[in-house]
Amino acid sequence: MGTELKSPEKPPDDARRNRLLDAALGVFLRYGFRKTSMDQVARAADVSRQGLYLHFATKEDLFLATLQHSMEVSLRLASEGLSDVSLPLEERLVRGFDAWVGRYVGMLGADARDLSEVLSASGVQEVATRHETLFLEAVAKLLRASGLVAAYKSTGLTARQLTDTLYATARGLKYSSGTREAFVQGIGVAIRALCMPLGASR
Amino acid sequence: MGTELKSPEKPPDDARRNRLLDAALGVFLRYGFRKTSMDQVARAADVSRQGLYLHFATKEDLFLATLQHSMEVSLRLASEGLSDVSLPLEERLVRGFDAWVGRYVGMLGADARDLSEVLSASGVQEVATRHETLFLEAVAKLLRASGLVAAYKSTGLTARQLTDTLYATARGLKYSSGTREAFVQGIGVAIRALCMPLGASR
DNA sequence: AATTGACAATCTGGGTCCATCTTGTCAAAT
DNA sequence: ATTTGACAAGATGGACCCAGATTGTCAATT
Repeated sequence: MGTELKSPEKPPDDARRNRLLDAALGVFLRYGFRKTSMDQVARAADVSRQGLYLHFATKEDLFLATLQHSMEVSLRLASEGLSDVSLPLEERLVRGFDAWVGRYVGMLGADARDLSEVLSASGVQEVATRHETLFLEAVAKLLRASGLVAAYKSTGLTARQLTDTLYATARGLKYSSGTREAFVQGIGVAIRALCMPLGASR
Repeated sequence: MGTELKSPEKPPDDARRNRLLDAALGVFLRYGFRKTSMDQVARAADVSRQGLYLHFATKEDLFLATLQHSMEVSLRLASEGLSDVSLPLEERLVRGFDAWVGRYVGMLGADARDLSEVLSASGVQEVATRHETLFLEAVAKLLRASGLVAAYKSTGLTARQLTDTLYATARGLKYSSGTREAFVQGIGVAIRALCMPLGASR
């Protein structure tokens, strides 16, 4: 019976927490886990170093929370893009893959190779693959619902196979694209090619 | 007017040289440039260490010759696959990409990251991109000749765009496929999807 | 032509020492 | 709730040395 309204999914004190996590993401992706210091993150988030410890007990805690938060944001953005019925199919797919993969293009530094090690040394790895599965299933679902899979019926290819192919393309573009714009460009071409059987309307 | 026949492109003493280069390729890809010793390569090629110096002045010479040879072999195999008119289009494309990309899946070790550094620090880098261009143009040419580009006419996509998309897919599969077989499987799916507009004829 | 044995010059990896940075915690102040 | 200042314990990185590996070359041998 308080006077405040609380969103059950998002406690209000998450505003600051999210700011910290967003700042941390950029630093971690650029410099990796070891070469990133709490002081560096604190300055990026414009808080004191001790302010970080007020929310995260250790550096590893901060890191894992950062990745988890990043994945949740990516999945949410991707889902929103994929399910935006006001957009044509191609655009929905582009936004989905841009949110899930393109977001990180150009953000990874050379020292960021230890991220996956720290990640796999914790239980968050499973969260990552679970979110990945959710994203891929959302894409496959959209491909089915849009009638695209039916259009590929003569090939016998499943929605999951088409999805995996598109995902492989996205991963390939991620490593060869210098900028996010180039990635969007590339995945857009791939998606247009894939969606051609539905007719190049407009 | 000797009694021997000489292929003008392949001097006969290349037999031994090629054996050395093939052996060297496997070692270099697995252990990288620095962590690979001439002794290691010599043992892999079943020759003495000094036997290597009889053909290659320095370790770097051997390395660059190895990469150049490897690219030439890949390009030759890929060209043979792409131009094999006895095969259906899909199979020709699969063989092309398998020769150009799949051949190396699973062969790269964790220490092989310094290969690109040494490569870019020499003039061979240009050879690599030139061969890559030749491969991609061969693919694009096949896509045009097969009528596939025409089938995509309504999308406005060019042969080069379709080719680049397929190449991005291949690169994505390269990093996620543990084995060459898995790669061939994946690129086969992608190619079947791409070739669908020509009809899933047998 | 290729091999073995041997060689000096050089490179590499391990080890130690030590100064510096970083982490995680605390009390006092706003 | 957050900040500043401060702190000990521990991690990190650079300088240095040294043993062993590696490179590139040679002469003698098949």
